[in-house]
Amino acid sequence: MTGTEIGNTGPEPAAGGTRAARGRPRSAAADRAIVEAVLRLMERGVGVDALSMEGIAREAGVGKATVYRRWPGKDVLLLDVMRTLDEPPAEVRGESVRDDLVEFLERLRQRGLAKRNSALLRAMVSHFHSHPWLWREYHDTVIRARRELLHSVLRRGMARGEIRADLDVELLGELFVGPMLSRAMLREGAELPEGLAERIVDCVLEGARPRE
Amino acid sequence: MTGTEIGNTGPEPAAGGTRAARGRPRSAAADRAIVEAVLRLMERGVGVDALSMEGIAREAGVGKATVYRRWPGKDVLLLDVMRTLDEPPAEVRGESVRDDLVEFLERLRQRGLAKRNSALLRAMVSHFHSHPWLWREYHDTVIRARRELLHSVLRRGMARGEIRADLDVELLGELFVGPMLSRAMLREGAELPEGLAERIVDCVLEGARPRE
Amino acid sequence: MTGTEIGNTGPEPAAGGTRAARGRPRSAAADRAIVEAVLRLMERGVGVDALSMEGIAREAGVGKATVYRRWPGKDVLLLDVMRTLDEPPAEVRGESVRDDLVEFLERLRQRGLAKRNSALLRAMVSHFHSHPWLWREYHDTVIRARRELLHSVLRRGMARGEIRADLDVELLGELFVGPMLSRAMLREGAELPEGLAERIVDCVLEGARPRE
Amino acid sequence: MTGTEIGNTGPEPAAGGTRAARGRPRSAAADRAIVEAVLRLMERGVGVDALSMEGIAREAGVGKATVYRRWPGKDVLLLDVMRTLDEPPAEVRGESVRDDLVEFLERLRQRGLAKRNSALLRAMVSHFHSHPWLWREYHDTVIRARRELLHSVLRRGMARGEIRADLDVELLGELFVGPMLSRAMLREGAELPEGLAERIVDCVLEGARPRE
DNA sequence: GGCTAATCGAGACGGTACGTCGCGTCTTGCC
DNA sequence: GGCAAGACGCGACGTACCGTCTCGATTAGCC
Repeated sequence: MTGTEIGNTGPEPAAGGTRAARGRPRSAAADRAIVEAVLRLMERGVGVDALSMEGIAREAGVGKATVYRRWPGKDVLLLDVMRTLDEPPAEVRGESVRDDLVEFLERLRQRGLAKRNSALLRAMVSHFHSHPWLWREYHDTVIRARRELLHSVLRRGMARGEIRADLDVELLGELFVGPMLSRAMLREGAELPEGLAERIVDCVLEGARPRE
Repeated sequence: MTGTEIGNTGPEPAAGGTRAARGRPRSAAADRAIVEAVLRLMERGVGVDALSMEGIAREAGVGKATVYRRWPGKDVLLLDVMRTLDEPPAEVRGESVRDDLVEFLERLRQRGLAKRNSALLRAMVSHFHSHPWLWREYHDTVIRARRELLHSVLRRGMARGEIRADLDVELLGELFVGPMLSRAMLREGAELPEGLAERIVDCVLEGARPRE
Repeated sequence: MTGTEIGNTGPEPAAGGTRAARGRPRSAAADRAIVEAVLRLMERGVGVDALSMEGIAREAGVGKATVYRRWPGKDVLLLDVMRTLDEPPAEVRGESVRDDLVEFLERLRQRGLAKRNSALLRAMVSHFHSHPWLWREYHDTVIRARRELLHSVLRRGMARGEIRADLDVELLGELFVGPMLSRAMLREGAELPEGLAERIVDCVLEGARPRE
Repeated sequence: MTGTEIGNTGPEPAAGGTRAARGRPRSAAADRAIVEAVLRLMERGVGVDALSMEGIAREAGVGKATVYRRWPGKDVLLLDVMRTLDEPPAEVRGESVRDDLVEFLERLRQRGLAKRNSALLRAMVSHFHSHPWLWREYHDTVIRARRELLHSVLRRGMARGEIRADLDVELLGELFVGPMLSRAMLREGAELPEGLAERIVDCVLEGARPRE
C-alpha cells in the first residue's frame, strides 16, 4: 500500500508493480464483486465487526485467495471501501466564511458521517494507534482533501478579516470538526441532528465569552 | 447490568440480584485476578483486539467459565476494566472559569485519554452503535460525572457573566471536549501535546471572529 | 465398595464404617431420589452415555456432592442401579434338566437382558477391562448367583445322567449363556425373539453332529 | 457413510460423493496420521474412553477440523480404525468340518479378539443400540465376511453329513461364536485361554447329552 | 439446651473437551 | 498466472461436565 495521491482508490496492484503483466490479468469483475459484497452485507445489517473475510468472499462468489491477493486484511479492505464511498469535497464559496463553514460541516454531517461511513470509521479507529500507516492512508486519501479545503476557507477568512489571524489554522479546524466527530463516534444510534453545523460554527466564531 | 450510580464498578453480580445468596459465593480473588490479567496483558503490549477471553483466563489462572460467569463478553469486561481505572473527577474551582476549564481539559488529557484508557475507549467505540446499552453504561459510570462537572463550571461562568448565557450548555461542553476526543481517537501514536488544553479553552472562549 | 454378599445393594456407607455415627446422618431419601432419578432419565430415553452426574443430581433435586458422597463415579452408581433392578434368581426344578435350562434362559431373556438392563450392561462393558474390580463387583452381586444356579442345574443333570459328566461345567454354562449375551450386546435394537431359549438349549444338548 | 461392500475402509469421503472433485483434495497423509495417532495412543495405554478428538488431533499434528471433516464423531472414527486393523478372513478348508471350525475360532481368538480389537469393540457396544447404522456398518464391513465364511463351513458340513441338516445355520453359528464373544467383552483382563476354540467346537458338535 | 459434627441444596472453582468458525496459507484443475 | 473451491494447521469461541470446594442451613447424638 504505497499510494499517497488523493483518489488512489482500489485494490492492491499485482506484484511486480509496473513490470509487464504476465499470465492472466486480475479480474476487474472480482474487484467490484468484493467491494460490493461488503456494501451489500453492511446494508443487510451485518455489522462491521461481524464481517469476516470468509463471509465477504462467499457473498462475492469469489475465492478467499482472490481477496487476499488484493488486500492484506480486513482493515485495509474496509479502508478501500471507504474510499469507494468517498467523493472529493466540493468547493464551497458562499457569501461569507460563516456560510462556507456551515456548508462544509453540513456536508460532513450528511455524507461523511452518515450511517455507513461512520460505522466503517468507528471500526477502524481501534487500529489507528497500533497501525500508524493505516491512519496515514486514511488521512491521505480521505481526510487530507477536506482538511485542506477547510484550512483554505479559514485562511480566506483570515485574509478577509472575518477570522482572527493570530490563531493556529490547524487547531481552529479541529474546533469545528472535533465536536461532530466525537459525537458520531461515541453516541449510540443517534443521527447527528439538523442544525448542528450552524450551531457549532456560530458558537466557535462568536466565542463563549460575552462581547461587550 | 443495572447499576446507574457513579462508581458502580465491578463484575456482573450473580443472577437474582439482591436475593439471598445461595451456593458458594463468587470469589473476589477471581474478580481481581481477571481484571489484573487484562491490565497486565495490555501493559505487555498485547493490543486490545488481540485480547481473547481464553488468553485472559489463562493469564489470570482461572477457568474460562469463571470469566463468563461474570461478564458476558469481552466488550463488557473491558468496560469494567475502564471503570476500574477510572477515578472520580476532582472538583475544580480556580480563580476564573477559564482556569477551571483549562484544569478540566488538562486532567482529561493526562488521565482519561492516557495510553491505556484511550486504547480501551477506541476498542469499544465500534460497539457503541450496535450495542446502545454498552454506551449507556459507559456514559453513566464514566462520562456522566465529568460531564456534569463541566456543565456546572460552565453554568457558574454564565452566572458570573464570564460566559454568554444564551448558549446551550451541552453543545458548549462538546466544543471544549470534542477536539480532544477526536484527536485521541483518530491520530495514530501521537500523545496529546502539552498546552493543548489552554489553546482550546482560549480559542473557544474568545471566538474565532475578531473582537473589535 | 467392599460388600461381596449377594444383595449388598445400596450406596457406599458413610466413611468410618461401624464407628459410632456422629453428625447428621445420611438422608435415605437422597439415596432413593438419586437411583430413581437415573431410572426416570433412562425411561425418558436419555441414553446411558448421555447421563451425567450433573444431570442426575439435577433431576434428583440433590447437590452434586451428595451423589459423590455415596458413589465415586458414574460406573459404580450404574452398577448399583443394576443391583436395584436385580432380583435373586428363582429356583428352577422342572421335570427334566432340559426344562430347567429352558426356564433359566427364558428368564434371562425376559428380565436380565430386557431393555433397561442390557443398556446398563452394555454401558459398563467398556470399563470392565480397565477396572477389574468393577467387573468383580458386577460378577459377585449380579452374576454369581445365577451362574451357580446354572451350574447346579448342570451338575444335577450330570448326576442324573442327562448330561455328559466329562464336560467342564463352567464352559458348558457359557455355551448356553454366551449366544444370548452376545446377541443382546451386539445386535442393534433387536429384542431377543421368543423361542430363542428353547432352540439354544436343544441344540447344545443334542449337539450339532448327527446321532446315528 | 454409504459403503456397504466389504473392505470399504477409510474416512468419510468429501460431500458430493462422485461429483467431480473441486477445491484442494483431502490430504491422504492426514487420513493416515489420524488413524495412526489413535493406534499410537491406544498402544500407549490411553484407554478407549479417555481418547478425545482433541487429543487425537494433537497427537496426529492435525487441526481438529481436519478430523471432523472426515468423521462425525469418535464412534465412527473408531469404527474405521477397526476396519483398518481388520483383515479379510482367510479360507479354511481342513480335513474335516471340525478342523475348519477350530481354525476359524482360533483365528478369532488370536486376531479379532486380541487386546486392541476387543477394547475397541467393547467401547462401541454401548452405541450399537442407540445408533443402529453404526452396528450395521460394523456388521457389513467387519462381521459379515467372517459370518458368511462360518456359515459356508457349516453348510459344507451339512452337505457332507458331518453336521445335522435340520439346524438353523445362523443360530448354530452363534453357538460357536457367542461364548467367545461374551467372554471377551465381559471378563476383566483375561486373555482368552489357549485351547478354548477346540473345547467349544467339540462340545457344540458332540452335544451335552450323552450319546449312548 | 447448648455443642459438635456430618449432611443437605446450591453453586462457584480450575480444568478439559466439545463442535464450530474464522484466520491466512496452500493446493487442486480449469481458464 | 489468475480463478473458484476448498483443505490445511491453528486458535478462539461459548457451553457442558468433571470432581472438588465452600457457603448457610439443617439435623442428628452427646454432654
